Amino acid sequence: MRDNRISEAVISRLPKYYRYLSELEAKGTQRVSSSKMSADMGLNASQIRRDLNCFGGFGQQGYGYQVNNLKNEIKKILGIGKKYTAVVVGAGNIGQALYKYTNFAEEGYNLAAIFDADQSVVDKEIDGITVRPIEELADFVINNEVNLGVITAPKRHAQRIADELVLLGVKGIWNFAPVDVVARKGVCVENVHLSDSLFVLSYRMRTNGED
Amino acid sequence: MRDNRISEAVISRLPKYYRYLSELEAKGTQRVSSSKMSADMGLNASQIRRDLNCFGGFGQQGYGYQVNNLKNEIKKILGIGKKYTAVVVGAGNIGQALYKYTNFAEEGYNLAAIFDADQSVVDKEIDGITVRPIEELADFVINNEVNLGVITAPKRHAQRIADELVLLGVKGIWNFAPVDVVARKGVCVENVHLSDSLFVLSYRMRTNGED
DNA sequence: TAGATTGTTAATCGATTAACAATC
DNA sequence: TAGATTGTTAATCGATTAACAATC
Repeated sequence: MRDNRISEAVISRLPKYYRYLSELEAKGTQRVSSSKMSADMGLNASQIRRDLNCFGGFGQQGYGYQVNNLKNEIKKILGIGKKYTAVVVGAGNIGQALYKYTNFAEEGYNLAAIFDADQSVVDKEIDGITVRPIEELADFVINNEVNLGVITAPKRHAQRIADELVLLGVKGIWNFAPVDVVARKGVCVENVHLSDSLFVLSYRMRTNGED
Repeated sequence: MRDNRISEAVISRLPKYYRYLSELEAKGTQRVSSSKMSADMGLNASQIRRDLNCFGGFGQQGYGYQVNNLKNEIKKILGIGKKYTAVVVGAGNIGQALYKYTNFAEEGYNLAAIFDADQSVVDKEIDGITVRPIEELADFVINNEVNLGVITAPKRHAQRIADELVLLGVKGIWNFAPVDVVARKGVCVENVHLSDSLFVLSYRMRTNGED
């Protein structure tokens, strides 16, 4: 049943399914129907069945979906649990926060080191690990088979850092600088723009009700 | 020209226009056409003109758009520059990072205080300001006319905190806990799921090229 | 005026939803 | 078997893109 092209819209809903099913699993729920999911998640039941069928027929007519099984299928689809080795470039507020955040490690995303160009933060201890000088980035990426780069540096350096990381062989860039970083075909980029989401919130607060 | 209902898709592109126009303005560029914007931003020129026309006729035939003027219009539309007073609830990694991040303050979003329920972090200094005990939240929100709540607490507390903030009168919730917080009509919610974006990245890295 | 580029309508495309036959 | 619910096709809806008349 695997379609050859999955739309962005479908992909962006997968993490939400994964979160929901993890909750159900934690509660010990065995089975779930698309109509139950629909009611709980506020998505159309047809859409849920259609989304899931992009990747395979995980359900059973007259029964629904096995919670644990479906969760694990989506986990596999998303590539969660595969081992990723990442570096964080930029030891500012967000960089440090992500680096210290342990939930990612639990899902298999190992943030192995954090780098900065600013000598005044280099060698500063964060949770027992030291901020490394940017000069060591290349060696570290190569020696540790790093495949994922997290960019938390200032905007003006973001693209240059991305280019270097790509050159060093990383296959994914998770960028937090407020600029759309680009990379050559074959390297995946996710731009996370926190302020964009704040602006959308502020738009809604301003226009609430009317408009 | 103001349409009565602006789609989510259009709204989500506004911050990107704002970022782009700010760059142009910083470079001293006076005017820009939709085709130039299209080339630079990777969006269709028709779409850009249509998006902008949801809010008014900002351009001029044969000329294009005045960069500075258009930027300011979008700024107004997004409600940037209005004064918002926010509290951060949850002084973990992400909470501290957002609280310390000064860019928001520059745009008019004043993160006035940070709270936590955990006694071991309360009274800890962060950039000269102290983490306040959660017990003081209600008084602070009321006395300082806080209209925006930032939730960076653990998942299991997120909805309860949101409910309390709403009860105290905030008009917007910016939630970073990995759960979709809901609020009554009239209160706006933006759920930022960092791990969702990491999962989408990891999906792309896994399926790159094929699928 | 001629050239350029918007604002806007019409055409296309894709995503969502409804409906239902298949089947557990 | 009867009831429930999926998988999937068909219908609808909305968003994107193309085209072009309006106009600076």
